[in-house]
Amino acid sequence: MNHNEQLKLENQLCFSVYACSREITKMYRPYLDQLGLTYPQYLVLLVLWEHHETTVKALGAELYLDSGTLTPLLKRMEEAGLVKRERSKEDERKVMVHLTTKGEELREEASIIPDAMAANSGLSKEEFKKALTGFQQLLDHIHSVNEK
Amino acid sequence: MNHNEQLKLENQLCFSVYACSREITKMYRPYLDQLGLTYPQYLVLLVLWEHHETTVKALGAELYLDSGTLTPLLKRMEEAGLVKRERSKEDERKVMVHLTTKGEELREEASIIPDAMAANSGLSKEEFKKALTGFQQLLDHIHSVNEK
DNA sequence: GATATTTAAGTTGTGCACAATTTAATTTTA
DNA sequence: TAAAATTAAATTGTGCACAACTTAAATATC
Repeated sequence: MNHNEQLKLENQLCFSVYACSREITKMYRPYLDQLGLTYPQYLVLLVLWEHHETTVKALGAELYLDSGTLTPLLKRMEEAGLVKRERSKEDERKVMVHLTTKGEELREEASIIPDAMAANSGLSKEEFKKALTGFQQLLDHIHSVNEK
Repeated sequence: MNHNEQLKLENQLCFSVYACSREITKMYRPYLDQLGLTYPQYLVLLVLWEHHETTVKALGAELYLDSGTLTPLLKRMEEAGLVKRERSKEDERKVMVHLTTKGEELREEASIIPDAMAANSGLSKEEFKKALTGFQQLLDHIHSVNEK
């Protein structure tokens, strides 16, 4: 591929991933609107439904987000009564984040989302799994390149 | 997969795409910083390097963005001397966007980016092409689902 | 040919992302 | 153990994204 072809939008992997990510988020929106959640807030809940309690730091490591993004986001979620934030007694640099009853209960309502989204994606179970694995590998690789 | 497994972060295709998109953008950043561009601004230039002149509407159709995003973005690019915006004489609802000499000249400097990024991605030529095709199909599909 | 509808861009307001900096607590090391 | 370095969150400022709305021009319909 020559330089001219390489600079065409249609040949950019970066763009197809970027556009795909935003279209996927749009696909979630009607479902998340019903729960009063944004997409990043939903991701935070996915982590908390699994671990129940975590720190801002650990949450950031899972979601590839920093405190600059998470602090205001978690404040909004606390405002909405979904999570509780409190300074750790053992290490006062850390802030513990855990679910409230309301946040815990949303799990039940959210449980239908994955099936609905998988169906909307138009991918078979095998394609879905293959795409997931491919992405996680690419993510790992690029993340390690970026760390350097 | 049961509901419990389905709600784990590690099984979300949406998350791996979302995180991948942001990590890819980070990979571009040092290169784009040198050109004084943000990632979406780079995408606008990719379109303009190909078409030279377009409208806000057409640009939005290519990039899946609306005027709410593009108008301020294009104003910043105009401020930076990269593009020129002017109302169409034939149809005064439309705003034509075209490159300035400076915007045109950036193409040369940007021409090294695709090779550098492809190398950083760690994908072979075949893997890259396969991933690109897979994504474009997924993007098309989800976009058409979202339209309804 | 006047009125209604549609279209294109811009505006307003909210919520991420993220770089850069600040503050405060903990750990290291001299 | 006092000083230096590191760590965790929070803060500040900029730039997207996008929903909802406004404005103005063009097209359709009556």
